[in-house]
Amino acid sequence: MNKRSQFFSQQVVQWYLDHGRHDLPWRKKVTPYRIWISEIMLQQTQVKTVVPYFKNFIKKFPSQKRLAGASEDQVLAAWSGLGFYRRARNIFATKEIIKNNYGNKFPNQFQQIIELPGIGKSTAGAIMSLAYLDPHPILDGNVKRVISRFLKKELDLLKEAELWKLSQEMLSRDDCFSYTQGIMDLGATICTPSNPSCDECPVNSECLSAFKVRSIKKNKTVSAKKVIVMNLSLIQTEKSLLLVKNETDSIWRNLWLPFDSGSIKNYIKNFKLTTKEKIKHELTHRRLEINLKTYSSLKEQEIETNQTYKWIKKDRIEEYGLPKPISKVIKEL
DNA sequence: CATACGTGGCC
DNA sequence: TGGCCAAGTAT
Repeated sequence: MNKRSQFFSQQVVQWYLDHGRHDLPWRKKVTPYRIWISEIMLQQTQVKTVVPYFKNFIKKFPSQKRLAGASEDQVLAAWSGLGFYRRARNIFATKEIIKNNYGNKFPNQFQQIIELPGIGKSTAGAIMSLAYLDPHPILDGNVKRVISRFLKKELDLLKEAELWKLSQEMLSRDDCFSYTQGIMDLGATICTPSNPSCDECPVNSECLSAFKVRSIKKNKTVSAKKVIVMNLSLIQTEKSLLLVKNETDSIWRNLWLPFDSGSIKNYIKNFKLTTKEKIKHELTHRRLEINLKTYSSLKEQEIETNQTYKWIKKDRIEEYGLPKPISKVIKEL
């Protein structure tokens, strides 16, 4: 085992140095702050999707100090369209902790880092290895797949604790930065879930699955998607939009949405109905159907409600966090 | 331990 | 087309 893991880590490091994606923006300039933001963005999200969001976020908030004064709305606005918005709320919460407890300097101890909201064992490990060059294992989809294939283990039979142990054993102590980046690049570009490019793989000669890779996923029982129906009314004047902050503890929490049609029905007579449409939006576990009515109003009418609402100037809409289907509709107005 | 949480891409 | 998957975490 020792020899195999040594071979594996050495090969991965060398492959990263020769063939890794060194041009990714969070690799060109490395700081704990940039590693943190990139690692959060990359949770369950592909590199290609993250790159433009990372560049935009860093442009708006170049450093820990420059993020310190941001509002949660501003952070959510920078996250608009990226999904899993809890990550953005956790970035806001974490930067508040770093401002109050760490003098706006990202902590450098594993135990401190893992206690920050939105940072679990794998992200904390990645930050330690990448930002502080202190070897800590990670365990994401890439590592699970690459290592279990290399050792020809049935992924579904491996328990989480065993996978962590394997990840720890394989980890290069000499160059944890290149190793950690390398195993993720390897999983994303060579040892892909389907149709892996085994002939380009640096550990091919010792891989127990090489040339006979097959899906090692068992069929999971998938329950039918629940359909969630939302009835929303988008009210606009010539220059502004009436939006309400979604403070329910569910999807799109703290993002801005059109009013629920029911909660604004007493005012509808003041507005002129312009369009009706049904928007279908597929999520992993849900199927959303948004019945959207669009109304025009002559003035920015005050609404009696205990919800947080705002008439938002159309030219300042980018300062607010909006879910994808809503920002799409607004762009097309 | 199963489920919620977004969105885009692939086959 | 619909299901699966992607640098996971929180509950």
